Amino acid sequence: MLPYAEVVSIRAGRPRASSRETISEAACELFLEQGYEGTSITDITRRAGVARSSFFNYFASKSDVFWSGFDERIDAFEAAGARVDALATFADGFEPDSLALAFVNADQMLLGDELDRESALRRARIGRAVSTRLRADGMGALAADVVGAAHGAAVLAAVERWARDGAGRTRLPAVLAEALAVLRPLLVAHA
Amino acid sequence: MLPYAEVVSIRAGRPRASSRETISEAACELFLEQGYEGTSITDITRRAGVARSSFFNYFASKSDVFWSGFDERIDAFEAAGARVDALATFADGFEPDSLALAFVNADQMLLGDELDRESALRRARIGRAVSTRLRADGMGALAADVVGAAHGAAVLAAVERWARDGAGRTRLPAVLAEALAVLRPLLVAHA
DNA sequence: CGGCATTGTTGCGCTGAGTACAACAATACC
DNA sequence: GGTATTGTTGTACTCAGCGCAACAATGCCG
Repeated sequence: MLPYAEVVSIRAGRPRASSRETISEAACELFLEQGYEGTSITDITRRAGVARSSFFNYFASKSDVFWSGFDERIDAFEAAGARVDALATFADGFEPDSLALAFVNADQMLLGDELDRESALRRARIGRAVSTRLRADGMGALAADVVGAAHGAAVLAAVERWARDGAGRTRLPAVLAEALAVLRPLLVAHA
Repeated sequence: MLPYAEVVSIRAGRPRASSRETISEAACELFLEQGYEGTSITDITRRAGVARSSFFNYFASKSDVFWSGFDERIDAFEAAGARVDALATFADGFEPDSLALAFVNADQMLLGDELDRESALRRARIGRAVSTRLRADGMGALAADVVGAAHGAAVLAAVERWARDGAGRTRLPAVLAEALAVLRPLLVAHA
């Protein structure tokens, strides 16, 4: 559950025999070979050489293979107060990872609506966080919901665009800044 | 699959022995009594007096009990071209239904994140439709995604607000108009 | 009246995600 | 060497959703 727990093994019991990376890589390989839906969790753990139960020691769900890193960023953003002008820093230190891989290879992985669905959940999570913050800062509930959701959409649109562009060819912070700039008129009007 | 098929039984084989309403009502009763998660599809069909398989003749999934009516509206909106200025008519003829019931009794139904998740999916669907339309009308992809998502959020925020206000005490078209008005500055700036 | 196509209903078996939990293994610390 | 801690595994389970073949009830047409 704890990120990087295998690195910070100061306090210890039995050391981890397998890593999050091992399972993640096995999963991505299989997704590319057989598609996402066509790959069961049993398939993944077989290739990784661990028991099926172990998968859930590392990931809360199948889709978590893609999203766990992103979700940690949302956690951090929320913990920091979900300030709108902090959203630009959401992109800092973002590395091409399994999520970017998924966006790029969505067709080959037969991801279909899966990415859309999971993206929608994150959009909404960021949107809710921003909305809560905006309401606390005095904005009306309805406007806060709408403006919040728009910011969530900006983040996801930027990440998707950045990933599809090759995750390295363009700089994510720049793309995100562009997406957030679209919303400037909203913040000005509803300040 | 066809809505109101039991009414338009001009062309016929075996007539429907049970109705969508019967199952929907049984489901909502049980959701109120035992919570959403605590109610299995078998529970629902037992109370409705039909076989488990029959549930899926009427609803594509458990959550569909809440959302099937709303989804049909999105279908119609998409079929009509997803024009932004047609969104205001999304609310026309909206009646308090099982979805409104869910919003109002979310606590008692122990809906938890369920409504959030499913709402997010519809937000995204509307957002994608609007975005596609905006791109076709010449808007840049990134801006279209963001502006589209914002409109999706406006619709869902309005419906939720209207439902929670008592679904009848306020007029949905008015609430929706208010939500859409929040986004006016965006359309003006990116026309 | 009697077959026939059509449509709805039911039962059954199955896959696969996700949960719960107890048994067991490997480490650090004392 | 014992003990607490932490990771790993096996097993059993619930439940959503899919597929499908058998069966039932209707209208139609001869």
